[in-house]
Amino acid sequence: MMYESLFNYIADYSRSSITKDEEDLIKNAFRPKILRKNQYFLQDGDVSKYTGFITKGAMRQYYLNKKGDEVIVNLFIENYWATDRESFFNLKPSAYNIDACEDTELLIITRADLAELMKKIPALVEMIRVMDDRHAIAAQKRLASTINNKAEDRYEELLRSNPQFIQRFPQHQIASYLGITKETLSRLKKARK
Amino acid sequence: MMYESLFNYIADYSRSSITKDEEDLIKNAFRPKILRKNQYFLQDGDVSKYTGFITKGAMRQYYLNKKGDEVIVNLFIENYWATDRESFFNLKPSAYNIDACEDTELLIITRADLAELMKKIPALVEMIRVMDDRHAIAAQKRLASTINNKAEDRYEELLRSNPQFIQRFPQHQIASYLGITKETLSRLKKARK
DNA sequence: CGCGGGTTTGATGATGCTCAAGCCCGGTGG
DNA sequence: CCACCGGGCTTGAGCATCATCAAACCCGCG
Repeated sequence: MMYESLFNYIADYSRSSITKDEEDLIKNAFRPKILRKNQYFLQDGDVSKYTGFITKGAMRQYYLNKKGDEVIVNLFIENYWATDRESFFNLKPSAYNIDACEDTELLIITRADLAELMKKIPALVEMIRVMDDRHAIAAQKRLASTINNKAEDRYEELLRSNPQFIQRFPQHQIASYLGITKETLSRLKKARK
Repeated sequence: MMYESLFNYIADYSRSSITKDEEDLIKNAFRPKILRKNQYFLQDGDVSKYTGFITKGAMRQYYLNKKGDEVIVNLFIENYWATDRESFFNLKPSAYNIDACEDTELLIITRADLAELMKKIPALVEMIRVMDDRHAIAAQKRLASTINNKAEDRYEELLRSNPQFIQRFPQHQIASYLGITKETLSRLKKARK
């Protein structure tokens, strides 16, 4: 069932296994949430009360720029955490929207409940440390890549690092995520090979 | 003396004060390191054994791209931590160089010693959590800004967020940090006002 | 005085954006 | 079953932004 993938994720990231008791604690603290395609998980202006672990589906995080078009900052699929970190930790209104690109299943928890749980389950603390670490490294790389590589290189990179994304998200969303227009991505794919 | 600024930093980030005993533990664990201008703190290929808290001076983190020119990924001044995170946490060779842009004073500590210290000083754990949090948020914003704004906007943004940088680093390094060429930055400054 | 790093200026070209139009295709209702 | 609609993708022409390369300039310092 859906908690299994969360248990596996924790074990993987914390490099330690969790006990049956801990599993029960987790089941009590995280609750399932189902979102239909196109349904919001977080809306611009609301506080990101929950962080959600995706067990099935796909989501995107975006904001509207001054011209009013969507700028996608993150794409999420199974085994990703969906939240606006700034809003979630500081409990302040978010500038982002997060919605479901497919029918999606999540396990959600509030900041307070997560803090409680971390006191009881050391593996969770370690998991978050490792996540933060990898996240920081990935962010550094994505930034460097955005600055130094041209559109085509970044697309190739995404093909290598996240081929699933290309399958599951429409091309204009991939383009936005890469920081280019849909027209450029279209031409670029044509030019390859 | 130099430890004061580290104590203040910890108190600030952990939103709690530290005891005299904890201060002593910190003094024993972190040791001072002096770097002359242009001296390396970390060289490409070496493991980033230490993380360093800067009490005085300025540093930069960069790598060499295929064409062989320096690409600056981070600039550091007082109250910043200098390290290659990926190398420091995983103890693997770094792809980056970090060197001093001025005569610089640091307080350095190894990963193992830091881990020990964190077991004894809860405020350190909290400090790191808050640092990671702010870091992730800042990285998100810097990425969004790089993707969506043009060179001039990004320069203005830096002027607002880190005016000290503009004073202390030569213009061609600022340009590299912003992801533009020195020529573009030069022209852009001329065009403003 | 002259060297050298940093900065500026100019000319040219590549990359990717904008706007507008057309196309493809799956779904819906007549 | 077909016609139409709409979303997503493609194509084209023109343009803005920025990189590149080369040369000159500026200024502090030996």
